[in-house]
Amino acid sequence: MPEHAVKFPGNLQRLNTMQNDHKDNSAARVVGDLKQDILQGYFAPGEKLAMARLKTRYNVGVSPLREALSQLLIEQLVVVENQRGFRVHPISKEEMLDIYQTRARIEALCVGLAVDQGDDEWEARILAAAHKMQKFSTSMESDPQEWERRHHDFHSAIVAGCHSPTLLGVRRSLYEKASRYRNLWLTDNMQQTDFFDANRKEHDQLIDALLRRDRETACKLIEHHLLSPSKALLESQTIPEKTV
Amino acid sequence: MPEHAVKFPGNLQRLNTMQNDHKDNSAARVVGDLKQDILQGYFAPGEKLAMARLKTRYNVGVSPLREALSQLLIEQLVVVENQRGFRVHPISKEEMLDIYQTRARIEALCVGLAVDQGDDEWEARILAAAHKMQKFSTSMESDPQEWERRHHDFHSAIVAGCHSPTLLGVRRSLYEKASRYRNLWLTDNMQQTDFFDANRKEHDQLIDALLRRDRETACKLIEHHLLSPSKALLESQTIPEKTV
DNA sequence: TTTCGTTGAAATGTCGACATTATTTGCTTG
DNA sequence: CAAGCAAATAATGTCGACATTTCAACGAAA
Repeated sequence: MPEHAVKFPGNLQRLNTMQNDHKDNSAARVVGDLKQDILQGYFAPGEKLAMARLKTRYNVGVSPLREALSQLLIEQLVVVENQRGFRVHPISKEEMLDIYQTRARIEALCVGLAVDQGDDEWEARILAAAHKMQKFSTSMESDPQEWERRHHDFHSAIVAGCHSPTLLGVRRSLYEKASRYRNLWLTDNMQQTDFFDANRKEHDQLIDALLRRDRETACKLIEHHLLSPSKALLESQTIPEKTV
Repeated sequence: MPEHAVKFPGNLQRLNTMQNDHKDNSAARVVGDLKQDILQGYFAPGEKLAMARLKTRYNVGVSPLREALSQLLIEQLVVVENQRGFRVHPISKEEMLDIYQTRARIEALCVGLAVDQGDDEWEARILAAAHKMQKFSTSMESDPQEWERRHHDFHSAIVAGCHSPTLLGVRRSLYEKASRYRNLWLTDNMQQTDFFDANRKEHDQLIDALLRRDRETACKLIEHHLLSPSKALLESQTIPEKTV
């Protein structure tokens, strides 16, 4: 009943969820849904995840729930206290900065490798993804979910060129952790036309560097590109300095 | 009853396990023990993890077991098949190379940051750890477990200088994944005096570069240092080329 | 009167037993 | 010998017993 409005975009997890609906066990489905709810802020950072509430929300028993929570525990999206149940992993500017900086460095690593290893197919996919993102830049405010999806696809197309599943797995994990903060920022202030203009310019520069195989410049650009939201987030009043 | 001999060293997980024995829930204890058993090869790659067997081995019911397995699922140490239970994550030279290369790059990233940010305390801890490792180099064959521990402490002391919990978490995860292969290699051929001589020389060079704050050299050295085991592992007969 | 500590009851999490469902094995029959 | 059906085997999910925590009410001391 207390169905909070799901405010903002997320990632492509929803797609997985859809697939999981019929196959797999119910724990896997809950993992996807619960992850969504945490990343998008339905459950606030630090909030208690009472079993009774989760049970009604996802229509499952405690066993699948505990399995799902156990997985999110490793991904550091929830924390568990001795016998006091689960809570959403708390947030802090300290952790936010660490995640964003690490993510920027990892992404730069991916981009560097991709520049060295990427082939024609790689270039083609980047341009295709960039085009789809470009086409949607006007409808950004009407459907932020779809825009975020295309934006994500664009960056994924770039790093895919590194051909390292392990490294890409690390990257995905960091992206998810960061998306909690990003969604928080989007709820804070949505109308950021100037920001998105700068964003688009950076994309153009990045594509240029990639196609020129200018590794140095590409890495610098992507690192700056991923770091800029963290600067805005530092001003946020809703994020505590350190973990409470 | 079928108590296989625990063959080889591992990491510091055992310490955690000890602490967890009295506090925490039983799932947390099983996670530590089961991880040990997988990393050290008690359970072979690809082997089926039958609930009945695990139940008797760890003296717990199925609920904590499923929780533990769920966590190792995210860490990619086990895999789950639709309704057919869990297996140990299979190994392959392909994955081995990917893990080792990624790990080397991440470690180089940590070292680079540590060189920039490390202070006197950092230098002191490195020298202390190096000394303890040095002192044990003769007893290496008698107690490989303890030697591995000191070796690990040494490298940990170096990367600790980067002061990034997130990045260090990524590093630890990759270290654990790699240790499965490393243990496999150690069982294959234990007497590798020449290898360890080269190893020690690399350590000395590394320390020298670190104290000189020669970032470039330190990163190159550590990357090469972590990559060399993978070259030996490529020759192994026991690891399949690709996942079966 | 207010504040702090204690105690008891209610709530919540943990874990194992049982039931359900899916898969595999083995036997029978064409 | 192959195909299909039946029994077993094994994993998944629900439920309930037990243990721990939380909260509130009560009482004593300042």
